[in-house]
Amino acid sequence: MLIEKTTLVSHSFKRSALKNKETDAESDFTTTTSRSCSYPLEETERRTFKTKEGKAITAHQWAVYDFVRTIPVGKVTTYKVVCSALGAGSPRSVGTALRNNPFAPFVPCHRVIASTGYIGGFFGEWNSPTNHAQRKQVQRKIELLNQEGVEFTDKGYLMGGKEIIWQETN
DNA sequence: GCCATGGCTAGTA
DNA sequence: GCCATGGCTAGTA
Repeated sequence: MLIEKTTLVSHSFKRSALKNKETDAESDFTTTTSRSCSYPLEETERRTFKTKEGKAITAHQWAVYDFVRTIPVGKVTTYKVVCSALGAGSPRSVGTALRNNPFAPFVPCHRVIASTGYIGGFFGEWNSPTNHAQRKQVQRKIELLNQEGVEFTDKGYLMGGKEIIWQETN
């Protein structure tokens, strides 16, 4: 079989969050979470893969997803670590790949933060560290990480030591 | 091809 | 400054 079949475990989202009017991205995310997801591993499958918007995924994006998949629960990594580990791309190209991640949360893009320890962005939203106005998606990213035991300050910075930053390739 | 656009970062101040 | 994408031409066939 060319495809790794994976049934995603439903996260226990807070009812209050689900009750609120959901943005498109949010409802997509929720739907994806409760469904099973096929993550193609074979080159041929990957070349023909189309997102539900009909878009293809580039080789670089697949490489980013493969790496991000290996980040364990309870850890995070940074955009910089990802591109260094790949030996290609830039922190920005990693961010671009992740904002379009069609495999969330199987590919746990919420576990990638800025190298300063700042929470960074989520599905196209970005909180400025200098003016930390909470955006809804980013709030959600923090909630997801909290559920995994990773905590952030009220200014949006990672709490705890460097050991929380995942560096390995598996 | 060209050019603008980012979920960034290193290096100043 | 970085560099992969994506939208758009221009130029070929």
